[in-house]
Amino acid sequence: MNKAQSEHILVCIAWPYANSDIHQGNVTGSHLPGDIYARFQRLRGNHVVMVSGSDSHGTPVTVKAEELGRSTLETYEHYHARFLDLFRRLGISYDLFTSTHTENHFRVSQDMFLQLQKNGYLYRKVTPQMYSPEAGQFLPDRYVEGTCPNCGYTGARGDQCDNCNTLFESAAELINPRSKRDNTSLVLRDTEHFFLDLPAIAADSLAEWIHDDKEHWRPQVINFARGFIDGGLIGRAVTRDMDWGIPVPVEGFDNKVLYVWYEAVIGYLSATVEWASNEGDEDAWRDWWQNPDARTLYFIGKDNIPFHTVFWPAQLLGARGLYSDNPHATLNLPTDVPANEFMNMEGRKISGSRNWGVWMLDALDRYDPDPLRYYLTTNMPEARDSDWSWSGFIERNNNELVANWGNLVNRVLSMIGRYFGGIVPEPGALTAADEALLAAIDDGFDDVATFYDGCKFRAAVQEVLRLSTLVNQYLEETSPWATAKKDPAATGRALYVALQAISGLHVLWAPVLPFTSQTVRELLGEDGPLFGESVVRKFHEAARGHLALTYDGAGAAGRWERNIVPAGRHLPAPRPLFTKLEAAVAAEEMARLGVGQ
RNA sequence: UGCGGGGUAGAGCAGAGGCAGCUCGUCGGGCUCAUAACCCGGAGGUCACAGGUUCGAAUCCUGUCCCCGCUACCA
Repeated sequence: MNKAQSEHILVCIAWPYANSDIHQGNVTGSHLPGDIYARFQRLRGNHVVMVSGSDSHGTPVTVKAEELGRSTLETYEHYHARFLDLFRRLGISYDLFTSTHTENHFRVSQDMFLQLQKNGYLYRKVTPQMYSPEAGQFLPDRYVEGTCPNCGYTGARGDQCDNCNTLFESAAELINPRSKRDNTSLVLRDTEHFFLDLPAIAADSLAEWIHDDKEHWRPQVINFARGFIDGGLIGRAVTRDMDWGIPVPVEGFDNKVLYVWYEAVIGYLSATVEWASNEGDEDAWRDWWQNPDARTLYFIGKDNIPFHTVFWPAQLLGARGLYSDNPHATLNLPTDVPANEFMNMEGRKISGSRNWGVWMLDALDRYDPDPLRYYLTTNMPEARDSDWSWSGFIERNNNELVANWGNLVNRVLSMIGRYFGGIVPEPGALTAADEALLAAIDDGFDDVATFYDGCKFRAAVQEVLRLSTLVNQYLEETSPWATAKKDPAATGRALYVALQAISGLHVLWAPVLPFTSQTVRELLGEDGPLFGESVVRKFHEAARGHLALTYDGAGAAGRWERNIVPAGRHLPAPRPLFTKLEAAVAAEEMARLGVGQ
């Protein structure tokens, strides 16, 4: 709208583990809200960079590799490639979706480590950890099993006993600890690690930051973060005994890597740095990380709140001076962390191991991206857990997309085709009702913008749908089909006004429905695409290469405004935007899940 | 155990002291341009439960129950 004041906005989206395919909960929780927000801001003329990537390190990936009988690298590359394919097809328009297994990310993670060390926020500590003599390696607590010292249950996990719910501070409390992997006995062995001095960072800056100007944060996010920090932090290990990951840039730590929780979040920074490099402007990332007016938003699920509201800000604050001549300069902290709750499926928790979920890449083989995006937006778990149901998907598609919006476009364009040979009619002088309708649509550009800008995407959709209904009501009142013979001027005027309303509406829908809004744009005879293009590219570094999803916004012509479709323009033949789904589809999908009916 | 969020018509949600609202479904009517789509009207709720404050409570207070996440070696 106000291009003179266009802002720099960094859209950060949680990094998915490259150990399984992405389901609808992942999409509605982080990728989709981030994409809607990014597209909206691009339409407004803001400078958006939207980043994420595959989290390629960590135990979950190595465990999956063992299951598959592949190397860890192959496993990460397999899922990473599928992520890229999914996001491109679903229209998740990442400026860069890369991975943590790049040389660039290694370097940035190590740089931040060294800066934290330089600033005195890292300390070494020797602790006893579970070690498997059989496998010759340390094991994380979750892969340790033993007898519960409290109730005697022999299947207690390293962190908790499932029988009596006792929580253990360490797996060392277990009697007879053994490896979950090969059932061999484990012993305690001392190992030295670096710890992040969270209490010191909290005292120096973090506690003050979390209490400053956070009233726009969602209550579940800010209350949790404040409680967490005020409750007292303890030091947290940033290295671990493992061979898959980023080497610790310190002598004598040869068999250790940076802990995944520590390095994965650094991806937001390193991906922006990589993006700048890809764009051919090495310093461009600074406009988002060192510019005090830039906004940085983190779209994540609720399980991720502590990492993005406590640990990551602590890392940024602790690494002050990083990539700056000013030793006190801090990279930009989160402006907002609009975390979502969880989406269930047909009343039960989504579960990969029990095949209970909608695997999005699979779903795209049967459904168009916009109906999936639409249903996930209307059911986005913004304030509480929500539920995906196949019957709900079908109802929303048929009753709202097809019947309300798709039908509106189709009926108006069909009438212009039928009564005016596809040429936009001359309106003549507009009536008060005409002006009122267009004013309502124009108001929508403010009202809906407020919803998108505030990450209230469900409310945004509801408001646009209401405006769409308004146009249907207008058609009912003006009944252009009834006046066609005796008063063609009235018919022309009504269709002209309805067409201008559609011209506005398709932009209001565009962040949620980018594909069909593009179709509408073409049906209105507009040149140039609303948005840029997502492209998978291969990048090469010194010793290795990686695939990434990128966004080419050069040709994007969409603007957050109601563009006037001029009288006299010849419109192309209309075609339906959406396909009605049979009720039987729900049963088919349930059968796919193994639910008989 | 502790911390945080949530429990409002059949479904999904909004409302945060003053007649309980929205979308979808449902029932009845209208229209026929449109993918049997569109428009109008009706029915449907002890606002989780129990106390309390108030002239008045979904809304504020107290207690209880239920769901979800976190509880720090799964981001």
